[in-house]
Amino acid sequence: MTSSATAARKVKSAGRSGQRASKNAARIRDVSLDLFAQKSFSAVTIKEIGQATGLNTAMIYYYFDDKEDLFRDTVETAVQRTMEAFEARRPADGDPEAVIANWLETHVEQLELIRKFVKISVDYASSATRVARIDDAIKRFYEGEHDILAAAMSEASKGRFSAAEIDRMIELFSTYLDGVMVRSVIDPDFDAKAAVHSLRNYALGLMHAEDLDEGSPRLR
Amino acid sequence: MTSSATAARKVKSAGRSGQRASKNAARIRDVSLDLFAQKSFSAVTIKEIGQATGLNTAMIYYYFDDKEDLFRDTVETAVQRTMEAFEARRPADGDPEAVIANWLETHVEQLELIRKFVKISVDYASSATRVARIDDAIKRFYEGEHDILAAAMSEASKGRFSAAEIDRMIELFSTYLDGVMVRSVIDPDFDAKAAVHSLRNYALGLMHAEDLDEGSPRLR
DNA sequence: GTCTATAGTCGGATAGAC
DNA sequence: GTCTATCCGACTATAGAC
Repeated sequence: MTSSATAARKVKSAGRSGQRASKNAARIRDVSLDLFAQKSFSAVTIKEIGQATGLNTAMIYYYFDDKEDLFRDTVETAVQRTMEAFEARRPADGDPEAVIANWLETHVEQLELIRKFVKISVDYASSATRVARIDDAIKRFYEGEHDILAAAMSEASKGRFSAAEIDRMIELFSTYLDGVMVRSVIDPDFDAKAAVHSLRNYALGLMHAEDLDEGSPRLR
Repeated sequence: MTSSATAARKVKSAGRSGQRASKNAARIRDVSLDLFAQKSFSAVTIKEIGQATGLNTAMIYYYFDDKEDLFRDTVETAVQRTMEAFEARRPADGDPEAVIANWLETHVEQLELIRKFVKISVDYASSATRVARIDDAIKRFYEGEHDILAAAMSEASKGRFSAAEIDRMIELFSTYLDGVMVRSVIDPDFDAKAAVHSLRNYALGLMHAEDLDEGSPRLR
């Protein structure tokens, strides 16, 4: 990963929107997401991506500047798809509890996708190179999660919880969800769906609690 | 990572015990743990390890068969050190709540070490190659955690919780702890210590709960 | 847009002198 | 035990024909 911040796109396919996406580019994107999630940046070879897509290796350089550019595109794609999946199943009415449940159900429905995203984020975070657009994409995911949940929890609890309390609860949920994702990477037998549902029940139960100091055991 | 299950040790340094450890081997081990935790198996180069240890690259092959052998040794070392750290602070008397608190405090005290272990496990789990001794080491960690907590929780709750209920609680704790570790990899500002302490309070509170069906929100 | 061929580089691993 | 020199393979990336 060489850091050339000024990597001008070689060809069309207009950034992250605009998507004149030549079907081939889409194939490369899909395959890259799978491979980068499975095997770490340096373990994935361009030849491998070529084989998996059925495209000549040179074609990859036709659509992307270099391996890093492709990696960046992959991360951005993963975040975008997750948020789209959430929006696609967002209920029409504004029921805040439904919004919370929806975010968690998105994790069940898009388990594969989010697992890939978390896995790639871990790899990237512990690599030496920083790429602004990748940092932004990762931030977009976690801040998106925060904003969705904060708005819903604030509305659902109608002032019973302070903003600070809500922030702490969200950090907790978010941490647990990350745990679910890694754990299902490490242990194939792990029941991620059940783990997310536990959290959903807990979260919805919390929304009905009078306040956070009832004395019964609670994460905080 | 080529899989040669029958990799006979080239030189002495007797497995994982016996430790006639030639100081150099120890240096290599330490540096490797850092690097493999930072950079994924294939991103770490032997030359890099040489530079970081101040040893000639050929020396690494004097002490270890090949890169994979060194990696395996690294994982085994991490697990062993974690368990040793836990045992070192284990209280003399058999108070079960102190045992639970001790396991969690070990995570605070040895945050770096366990974070490295989890990071390496994630990398390894999602690589193609399986190495029996690495699988065993990872299993040893999670089963060790399970056994420590199961015994303590069983004793602390004196039959109020069934074995199945205890297993579910442990899976939950364990998942959350994994979440804490990844999150502190992804986000350097994450307060891992506070997150572990939240869990400790929650866990000890649970041990004092009459049963698991009090109606108040609880993860299960 | 697609493919072949290849330049250029780097990393793992060993042989063998000291 | 330690170091130099080096072989071999693999990978990124490009030039250029079609």
